[in-house]
Amino acid sequence: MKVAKYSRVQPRFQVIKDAITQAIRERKYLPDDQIPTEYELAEKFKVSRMTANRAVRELVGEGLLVRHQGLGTFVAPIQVESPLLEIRNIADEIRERHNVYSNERYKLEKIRSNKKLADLLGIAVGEPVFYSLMVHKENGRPLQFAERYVNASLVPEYHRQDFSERTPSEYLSELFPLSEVEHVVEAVLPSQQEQELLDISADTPCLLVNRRTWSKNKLISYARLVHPGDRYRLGSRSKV
Amino acid sequence: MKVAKYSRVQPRFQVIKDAITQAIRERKYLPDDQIPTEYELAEKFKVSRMTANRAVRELVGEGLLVRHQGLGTFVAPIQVESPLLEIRNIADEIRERHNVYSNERYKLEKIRSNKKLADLLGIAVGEPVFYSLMVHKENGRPLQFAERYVNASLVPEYHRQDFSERTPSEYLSELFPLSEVEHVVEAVLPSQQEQELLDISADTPCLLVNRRTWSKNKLISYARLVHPGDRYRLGSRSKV
DNA sequence: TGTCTATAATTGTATATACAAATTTTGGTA
DNA sequence: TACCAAAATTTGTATATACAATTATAGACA
Repeated sequence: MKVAKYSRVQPRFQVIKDAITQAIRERKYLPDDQIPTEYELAEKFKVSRMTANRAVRELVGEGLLVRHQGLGTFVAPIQVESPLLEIRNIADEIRERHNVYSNERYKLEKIRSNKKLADLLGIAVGEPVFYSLMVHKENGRPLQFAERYVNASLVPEYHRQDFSERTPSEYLSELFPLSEVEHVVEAVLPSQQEQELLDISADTPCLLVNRRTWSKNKLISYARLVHPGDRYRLGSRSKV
Repeated sequence: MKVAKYSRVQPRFQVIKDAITQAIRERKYLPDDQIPTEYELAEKFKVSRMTANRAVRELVGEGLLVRHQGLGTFVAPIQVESPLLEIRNIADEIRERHNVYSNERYKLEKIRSNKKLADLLGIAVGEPVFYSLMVHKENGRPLQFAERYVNASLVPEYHRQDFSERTPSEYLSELFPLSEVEHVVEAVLPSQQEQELLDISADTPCLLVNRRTWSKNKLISYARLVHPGDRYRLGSRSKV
């Protein structure tokens, strides 16, 4: 039998990956903490920068770290993504229940994206974005607080729309056939504004649905949808 | 504003990834087909072998290709996909994040169904049901409060299980291949018991996932899963 | 024919080097 | 002070090179 001249127990980049992973597990690095730069890792582990780069790049691919060019590498914020449900347009949903759909528009303006918004919409900081705030009602009762941010360069006419007949998502889906959608669901307590517009108390838990939609690989919009937990549930049933 | 001297529309390795991905989507390469070697890709796309290597390596990481040293690179065999809804158990999910999974069992007993339970499980009132209460932890931190009700006449050995190695859902899915699953998600405030076992305060909003599973039209179990809203989110992203 | 061996083909890992791009910091100037 | 430009820092990509490890194959030989 042929025997290896020598055998590394593990690839060197794997040693670095394991060390970082373990440090995160042991809470030596907390979410959002910055970890050493590639040059520092290379020096510490006596490898070339490219090897350190590979270790970090793979951990990014596995969702453990995030990187920002020019800034550094950070432990990924707490994130749990267990694929789940399908969620539909609120107006359709209400009408399907044979109830009366209505809405109220509170804001519709052009703003400039900050860092967080730029990340969510995949655009540069300072790029123009349309912001709308509406409340959707079932039989006159608030059911959804809907903030929406739309890439203004892709949908220049967004702010000219009325939205009393057609909801923003209906308008957008006509212009841009939906090709991909992402949902992230959280449980939160409502802000002051949300309490008022949804007519709920401060201690009413709410479902927060973060929805992003793509059309042919273009990220069109990000919506932040808040539902009173005592009036709304999300459901799905499917064959496997 | 500073303008780039030049800007590659896309990294070169991405071009290769896209080309391979597209060829697979268009069925030009079928599952288990061999694809060009790194040297061939390098030549075809006019890049160095390392760049081709990166493209292929990333596609392996994404599950699209498999490689065998000395042999070559092949389109991954057909993989089971459930695009709409993936049933994940919490243990797999945690391990996939490179974290430590553990659990604690608090109860495992046989009870008789009341009206509500009988409805949920599709059985008669008074029928025997197994009830288990566990807390699942990520790195020692409680992440899921899990109550489960199981049709005792279908799973008579449920209460004899240990569940420290294998979670209830892992045990059940071995006995009864999953054919259908229902999820209903709500936002709630935690009960006294949930507060204690999850180590959260009374005003921490929680995600409540109600999950029912069927196997060949038999309703096997109903699970009530409570997650601290500040530690857990549900996500899905899918092509339409 | 059967078996062993050397070789070829292919992927796996590691390094040094170079330049590009994004972000923050620093410092100068009005 | 406010603003702008340059520099420093850090990540992102690309290349050429080298050697290791795995597998199949061709050829030698008994």
